[in-house]
Amino acid sequence: MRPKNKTRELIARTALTLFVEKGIDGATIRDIATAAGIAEGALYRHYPGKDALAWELFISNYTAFALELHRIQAGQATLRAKLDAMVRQFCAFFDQDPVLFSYLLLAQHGQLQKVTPEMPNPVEVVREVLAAGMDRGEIPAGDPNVAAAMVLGIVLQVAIFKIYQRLTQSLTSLAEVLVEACWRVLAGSALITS
Amino acid sequence: MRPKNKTRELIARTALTLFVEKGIDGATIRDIATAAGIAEGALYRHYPGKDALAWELFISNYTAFALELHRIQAGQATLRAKLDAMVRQFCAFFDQDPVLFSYLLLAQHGQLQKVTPEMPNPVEVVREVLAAGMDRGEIPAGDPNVAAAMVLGIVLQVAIFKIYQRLTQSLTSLAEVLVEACWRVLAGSALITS
DNA sequence: TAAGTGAGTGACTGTTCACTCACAATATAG
DNA sequence: CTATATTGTGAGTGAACAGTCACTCACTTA
Repeated sequence: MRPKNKTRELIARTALTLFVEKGIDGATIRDIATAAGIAEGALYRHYPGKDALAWELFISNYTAFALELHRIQAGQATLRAKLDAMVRQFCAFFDQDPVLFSYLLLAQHGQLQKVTPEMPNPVEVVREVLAAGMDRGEIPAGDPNVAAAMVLGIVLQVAIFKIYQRLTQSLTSLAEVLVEACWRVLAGSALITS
Repeated sequence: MRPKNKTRELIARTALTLFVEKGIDGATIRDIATAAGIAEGALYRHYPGKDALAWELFISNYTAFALELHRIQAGQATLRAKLDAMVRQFCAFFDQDPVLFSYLLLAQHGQLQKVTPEMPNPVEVVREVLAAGMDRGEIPAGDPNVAAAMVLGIVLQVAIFKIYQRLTQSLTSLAEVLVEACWRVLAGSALITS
């Protein structure tokens, strides 16, 4: 018989891998239990259910992150300043915890709504900020959903670069690069120049 | 009673929206039928099943596209030349059919394997090309899955820009921009410079 | 008017899922 | 060593799913 905490960690690691690989809906409890080498019932000794497992893996660690994004959104700053603050927030958390990448990926794929309908979703927070900026004429009007997907996409893209270990700059300069990239695209100029 | 073709088109349009929104697994037949304002059974008068519906929406139109990617992959050219040819292929199809974007999104999320286990998948084709390039020392070694996600990500990113109507250049120059972006990142230099 | 057609219906099927529970195996305390 | 508590097991359960089928009915044809 394994110690309680060891099994719990085993489940968490296995579930994280499978959730990222197959999505939260795609990975079944049986998949996770089999991959971890335990019976289904054993999983329920450690987690009350699948949603709670996903919640602990993806959400609980990011409550502070999501609330900070929400705080920035609710402020009186210009869109440019908000974007700057938000992207720096993303970068600070990427540095602390690589799992944030998986969290944002699943958020972008709309997989977190069921798990946390009440929490501020990063995708929605960014969309709100951009929609407000459009209303105030700070950026050209357009579909806020598409604009939000674009901004999150750039952030995630650079996170992938980081995983690929091709970017060696400090995260401070990375944040500046991201802000500049988001802003240039939103302001109407091309992002990538050859 | 609606004419047969009208209903079929109605189902196709509704299903496409829901598949992109919720994923192929996430959108149920009942969802689609309800959203289209018909009964479940009526759907099966027009399509033999859910997989066949997804196949027609996402795959059948892209057989030529996927086979062309596969042909480029199997050739003897350098990685640089293959990347160039592939990205131009993506751009040519983005121009022809905006649904390609949804198709690639679902491919990236691993939702097409069940529908077409036998077809060459764009994500896998790109991964194979990059893995071969790593083996031959044309680019730095790394996880081919991450590298493929990165390249596809850049392509999709520019497709989003296009949707957002911030890029007005012709697709020919867009292709050049994409090739350059993919190549610079893979070769080890930063993509975005401020 | 009468007979034929086929799109549309919704209760039904078997399957898969998350989750439960009676029980077994093992650890720990007295 | 025995008694109790804790952890692990996997068959069982109901809900939700994709897919089926006997039937309806608006419409066409004779």
